[in-house]
Amino acid sequence: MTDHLPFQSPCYCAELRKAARRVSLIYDARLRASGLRTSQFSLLAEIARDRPAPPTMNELSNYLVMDRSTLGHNLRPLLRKGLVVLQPDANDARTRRVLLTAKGTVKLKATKKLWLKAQQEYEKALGEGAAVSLRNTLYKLCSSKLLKR
Amino acid sequence: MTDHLPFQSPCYCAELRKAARRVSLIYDARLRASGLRTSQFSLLAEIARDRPAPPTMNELSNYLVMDRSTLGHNLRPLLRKGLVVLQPDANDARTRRVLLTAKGTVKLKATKKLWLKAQQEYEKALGEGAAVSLRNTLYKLCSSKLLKR
DNA sequence: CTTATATACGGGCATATGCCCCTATATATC
DNA sequence: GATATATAGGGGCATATGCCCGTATATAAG
Repeated sequence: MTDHLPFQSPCYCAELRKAARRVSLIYDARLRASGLRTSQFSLLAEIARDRPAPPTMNELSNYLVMDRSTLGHNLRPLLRKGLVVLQPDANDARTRRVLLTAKGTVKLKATKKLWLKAQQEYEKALGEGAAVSLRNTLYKLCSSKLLKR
Repeated sequence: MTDHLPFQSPCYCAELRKAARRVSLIYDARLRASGLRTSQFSLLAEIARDRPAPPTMNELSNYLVMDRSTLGHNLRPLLRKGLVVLQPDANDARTRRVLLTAKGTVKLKATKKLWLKAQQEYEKALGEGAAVSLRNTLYKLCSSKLLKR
């Protein structure tokens, strides 16, 4: 009855944030059984991604388009749960590398099944072509030099 | 040197959140002089939008695709700054309507100038056509019934 | 070698986001 | 009118996000 459609704001940023909130709800709901939120799942997945060496915090924050201190905060629950560990770098005492534990690897793998359901649900709502196309556009947006400062 | 491009995650949600973080940085930077963040500016703008009656908190949260309690939290700094006030509804004692104060109206108007610069910067980076097209896609995403639960 | 500068990260702060549960009020059922 | 159900919001909690500033370490300049 009093169910209101969201108004399309002229602000590009506002629409982006609204969409992020909406979509995060879906993914968080589907991941709930795992005890991980979307953000935590993405973080684990990025840490686990194939690389020559485990990522430093600085590298991770760049890959994730995330402030370094935000990354630090977001790692805390994962550290507490024993899913990741920090390891001082051998060559640079300032640097800490982030590693998945065995427990973290297992949790990540198990949660991927739930994540896939969310992905499929999203794809179904938008159509696969549109979904992939939107993801590409968003990636370009993140990489755009013009938007960096 | 160690400047890393973000990796395109297969996760639609992760890319959406990354883009939201990146773009929010730009808008927040441009709005900084106003003392408002993007989120607060959007909130004020939504409150000020032309409507038959000032919005209730419930309505506002629907328009903004935002949890009711999130809206409550986000209103707090604006209340403290005297930019908005809550007004009990005459017909329903449960309901509170959100109104801009005179101070809020002035602040909103002044901040729109800064916001416009951010908009233009964003448009320049993406191209106006692509920017508008993306915004339309994101709006559809928010409105999609399939994604609601 | 000493000093200046740059980089990596943490601590403290404020806001942003959403969940669960609770209370108050309104509406529907009987 | 009494009771059941639905709705509007708030309180408390945990995480998410980024800023500023400080400390430790590394690298560059002299």
